[in-house]
Amino acid sequence: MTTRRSNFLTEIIDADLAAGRVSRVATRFPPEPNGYLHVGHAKSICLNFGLARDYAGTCNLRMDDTNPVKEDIDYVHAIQKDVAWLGFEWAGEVRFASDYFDQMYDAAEALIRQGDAYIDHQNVEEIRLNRGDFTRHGVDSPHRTRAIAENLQLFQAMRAGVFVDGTCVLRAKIDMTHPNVLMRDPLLYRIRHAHHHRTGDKWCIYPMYDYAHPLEDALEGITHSICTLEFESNRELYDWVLDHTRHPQGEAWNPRPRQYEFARLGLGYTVMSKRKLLQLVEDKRVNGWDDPRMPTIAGMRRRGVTPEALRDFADLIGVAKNNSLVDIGKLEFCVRQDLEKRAPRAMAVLQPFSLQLTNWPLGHTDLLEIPWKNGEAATRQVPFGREVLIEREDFSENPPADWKRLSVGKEVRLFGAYFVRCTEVIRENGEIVGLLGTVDLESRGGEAKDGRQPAGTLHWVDASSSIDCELRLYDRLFTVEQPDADGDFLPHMNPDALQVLQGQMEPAAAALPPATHVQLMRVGYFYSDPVDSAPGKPVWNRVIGLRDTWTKAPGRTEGRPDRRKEPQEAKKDDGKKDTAQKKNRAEWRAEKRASTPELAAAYGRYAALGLEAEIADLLTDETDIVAFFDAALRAHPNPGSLSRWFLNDLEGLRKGRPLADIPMDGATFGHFVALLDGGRITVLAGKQLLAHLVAQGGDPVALIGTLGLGKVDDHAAIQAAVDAVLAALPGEADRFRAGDQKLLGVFIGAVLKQMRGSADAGAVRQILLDRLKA
RNA sequence: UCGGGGAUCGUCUAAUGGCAGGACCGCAGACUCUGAAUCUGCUCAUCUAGGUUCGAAUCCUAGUCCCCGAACCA
Repeated sequence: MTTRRSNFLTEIIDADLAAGRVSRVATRFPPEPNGYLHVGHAKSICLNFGLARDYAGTCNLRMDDTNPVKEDIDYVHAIQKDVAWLGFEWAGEVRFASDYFDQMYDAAEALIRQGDAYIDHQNVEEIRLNRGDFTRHGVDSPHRTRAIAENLQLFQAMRAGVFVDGTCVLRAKIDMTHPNVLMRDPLLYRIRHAHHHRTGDKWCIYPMYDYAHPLEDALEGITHSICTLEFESNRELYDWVLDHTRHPQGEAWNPRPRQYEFARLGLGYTVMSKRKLLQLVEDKRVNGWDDPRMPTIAGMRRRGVTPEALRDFADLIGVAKNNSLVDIGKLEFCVRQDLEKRAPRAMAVLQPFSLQLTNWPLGHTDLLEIPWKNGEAATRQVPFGREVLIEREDFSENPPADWKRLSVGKEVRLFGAYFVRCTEVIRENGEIVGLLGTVDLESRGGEAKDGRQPAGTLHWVDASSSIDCELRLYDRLFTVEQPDADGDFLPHMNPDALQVLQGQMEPAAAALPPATHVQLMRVGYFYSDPVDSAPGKPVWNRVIGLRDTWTKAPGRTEGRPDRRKEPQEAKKDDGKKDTAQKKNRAEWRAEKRASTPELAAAYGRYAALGLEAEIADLLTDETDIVAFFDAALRAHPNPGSLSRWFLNDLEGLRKGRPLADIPMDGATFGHFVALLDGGRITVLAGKQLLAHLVAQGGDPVALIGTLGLGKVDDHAAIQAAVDAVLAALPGEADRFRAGDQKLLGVFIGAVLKQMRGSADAGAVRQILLDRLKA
């Protein structure tokens, strides 16, 4: 893969590296060992390990085993196997969250000593009730003010096992009225008298994810802790934990890990939650975690999907923050693309159908040498005799006009063998049970002496030597694209997701060992089942069918729904205002003004200055905006341009930061706008200058000189720049003259860039148009 | 209802104020000892409405829609 993958995470890493926030990249893949990994995890694995590889960093494999009642050692082994199979190598040994239980405990005691955590004896219901919800604040626990010494003693008692499960918990002391519910005194530790797959019975208290995870990352020196979108709200708590704990040696965490979230993989026609996959396994609706119908890595591996295909798929779908539902056809594309390159070709018929060649010498068998793959040297022997078996659906009694296969009187080529012609159908009770035909004995190897070309080529096997084989055909596990969209997903299971056929295979292919890929010609890519195949009794899994542009199969699950949106219906505004509607922002501000005389006065003042109501409204959002704007007005009494630059540019640049935090005061802003109104600098230069003022402050007039932003009115200088740009872009100039108007922007941009924003865009545009006319 | 995210071809994803690009799918054709592969071409998108700007997917304002969050799960 030579393409450099880039996404919002690589941008963050690039910036971190450039700014020196980190000096190396350390990621981790942290599964909970409570189930098998699926293709969604594969995306995460490729991301985390891929980032580590691309930046010459490291990626740890860490089992997030903080809940002993759900986790199991068997899963640990399966996970390791899957990650390794995907082709990734983790740094050092496999890590376990449980390796850090001692440090986590110590950090918790430190939290208590700092007064940042307490033991709560409320029960589950009380805690839930007192946490409040989205509409109500929480209320403090009665135990929130317990003395530090008592908290410490209770926590030690918790650890010592004096309490039964559920007696009490350790909670962080944050804020029960916090708008983020996760920050309302989150639980840090709970009591669980349970056997842990690794620490055995050493512990009877276990840390919660939100407390454990940041510490695991920090202890391992992770720089970029990448997780899925549903953890966005948890990030605030992640940061709180790292802000309130220190390295065992006593320093603040360095590097300080940061959490970033990306969209998990949603894939059509399957389910991806571990809970649902576990249910399929436990209810025996599939044959285990590695059932080839499952979206698990183990299932896909057994089906015959390769690690390369899975990695290609991860690259193909990219990484972003959009909730997305990926078309399963993309996975199928990657699988086909990979297998097309690697799979040797062989022949088998799914539904054998007899063709007797009446002019073939009785008892004679011809051994043909056919290459395993076109253009490659290796061959295998393929017997050919008087009776061959072809695919039932390759014969039609009443073929359509463009039929390229067999029908009565028509000639086809049997791949790598002979031309045959069907002369007659054999019927039993009116049903066609076989065919009679003739062979062109001169066409051995598939070429006729006279050079004639039949319309089609079929796959086939020799009836007397072919081997019985079991062919397992897989289809999508569910019949609808989003089985878990609403309600129960089980009714949507595809009963035909597994179809078992008894077919006939050419001997050389049937002798291939288990875990071998082949393309069964004209049928699909197959993989000899690594578990159920036995010598002399081959079992083949169809990994994926060949792309089929011939058979349109209406009603099959292949159909892809068009998810095109209905054109949005224009909302009818019948003038009747819904009184239950929530307040919009303007109404909210109006209310605030009504209760703040200072804002109301400013609003009146601004309106009197001739500002539009909407502008005056926005400027009176907060009192510090008013103060800032008033100062600017005193420095430069032009409300119109002042308000435009404030609202359209400064508001974007400060990105929600309080005005007090930016190193530019209102008067300076006024002086800045005066520069623009006075024609000292251009709009483009103004934007650069403002960005500088917001970031670093300074004196606008002096900065014009330092940054070289002074406006150039010299017509000749602009003309020279225009000519230089046009000379550098001759092709574009021609295209523009040919009518491609969009390119004018490219020219203007290039000239402006060359003149570092010092030329007026309007003037540049005019000169450009003049020049291009010539 | 509160907080946090998100909205670009049918799907996934780029464009960081300057030519809306790529891939999948689909369609058409060429080629073919696989109706495969390969090759060529084509169809198809910036949530809406205002504003700023020479120029807006990108900046501002207002709205709409979608997702996540109220386990002693992760």
